[in-house]
Amino acid sequence: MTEKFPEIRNLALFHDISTQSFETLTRAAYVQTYPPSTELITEGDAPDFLYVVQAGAVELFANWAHRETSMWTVWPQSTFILAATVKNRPYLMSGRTLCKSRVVLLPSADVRNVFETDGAFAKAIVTELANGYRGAIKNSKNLKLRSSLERLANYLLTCYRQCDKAPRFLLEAQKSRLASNLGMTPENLSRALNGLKKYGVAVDGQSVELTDIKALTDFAQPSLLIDDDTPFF
Amino acid sequence: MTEKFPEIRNLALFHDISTQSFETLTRAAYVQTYPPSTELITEGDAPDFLYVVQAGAVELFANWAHRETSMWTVWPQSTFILAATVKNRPYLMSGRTLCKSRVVLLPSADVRNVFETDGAFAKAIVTELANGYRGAIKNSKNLKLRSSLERLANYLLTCYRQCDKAPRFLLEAQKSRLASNLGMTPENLSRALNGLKKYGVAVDGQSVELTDIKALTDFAQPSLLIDDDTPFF
DNA sequence: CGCTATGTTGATCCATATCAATAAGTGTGG
DNA sequence: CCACACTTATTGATATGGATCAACATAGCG
Repeated sequence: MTEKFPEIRNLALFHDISTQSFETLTRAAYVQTYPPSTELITEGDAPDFLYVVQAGAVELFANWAHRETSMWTVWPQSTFILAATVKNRPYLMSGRTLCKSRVVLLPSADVRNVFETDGAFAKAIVTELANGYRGAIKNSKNLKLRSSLERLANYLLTCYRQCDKAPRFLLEAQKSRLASNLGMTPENLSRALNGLKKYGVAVDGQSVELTDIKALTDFAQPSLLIDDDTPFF
Repeated sequence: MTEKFPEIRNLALFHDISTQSFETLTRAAYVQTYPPSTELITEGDAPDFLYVVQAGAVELFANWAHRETSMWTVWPQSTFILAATVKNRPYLMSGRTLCKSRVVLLPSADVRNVFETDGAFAKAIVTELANGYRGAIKNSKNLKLRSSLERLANYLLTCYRQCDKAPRFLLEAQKSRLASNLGMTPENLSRALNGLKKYGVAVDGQSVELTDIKALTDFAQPSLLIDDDTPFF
């Protein structure tokens, strides 16, 4: 039979599960397209759905005491808030669309059911969670061990590596959001970009050019044990 | 037959797995008692073992560029570095005994084998990883959204809740390590404890007394979405 | 007892936040 | 096509949280 949602069938999370499991998961699922700046989930809410971003982008952020910080951005063909879903615990982060986005919503009760019955699904979830967990640890290390200038330098080098080492690339997002992701203010980001000029960082609008990778690398001291394979964006 | 390691059999991670799986896991496992300040694992190393702390305590910490930060402490009847083990990726943290400690070492290859074949084990791993993941997210929020004074105040309130709301309790560990866990220097912790006097925090050595829970709570604004059920220690 | 660890206090410095003003886009409607 | 508003980024001035360096105190401990 033809399965619904063939696009997400190929995600690592769903690739190896049985047809029946996939059927169960997607039976009550639906696809929705949201305009920009739509809040999809709010921290503290019960996890009604597991989300899969198919197109667009979703920013995960958190609030406390009238402060807000951006945690990271989910790009297409990734899920988010898997941990809350399987544990059936409140979301720890809120999520809003950055641009018009198409999203699949899978009822979390179904996710937990299939998780209980389909070993392949449990295994895929382990992989996904372990990756996320390690990413979160790396993020804490980044925050605790580095200054904001060092975090920025390493972020730029991560982008550089992501672009197949092209010395020129575009910043993926608004600078204010980048600043929040890196744990600094927009003003500080602006000054920090200037401060990296001496290591061959030239910025013009969204465009970044790294003219002295060696100098920047010497300064940034990137580490496989901190710098994620994927940047925030 | 009598199983080896009956103590760890009751851990959530091993409780529901088959006898055969448990046998496989523990066949090549061994128990070791280490003196204080022994480095058990070093970040960057391949994950040869999954560790279970049976007695004592193990501090997980991380280094970068000659800096060091304490991430958290593992207390008895818990495992550590599960994510590295199942993903077969390098440890992201180092671990050292804080005091004389008894530790079980389970060869990670066996852990991954059983994970592949025993669905109950995969499910238990999911629970463990999801908890750890959410804890790490909370940690990042704590660091990014709060000042060091606020982190300390919330830490004290977490201890208070852990002690069944006894207004008097002992700090679990060396203050310098507490400071590192909270992302601050020992000097700053010392001053911060003084700064909390006005909210009824009285410290004498390791002993803490909270004389005005309401004032401290008003200041700290604890949140279920940040403050873990378990403190670092 | 000293000796060494650990914690405290004081003085100072620095990174980063905050507040305020300006500039540079970006889109809208006339 | 331009004027205008509105958002976002930059720059400057200043404030402050927290780090650093140094001296001293205290507490375990051999």
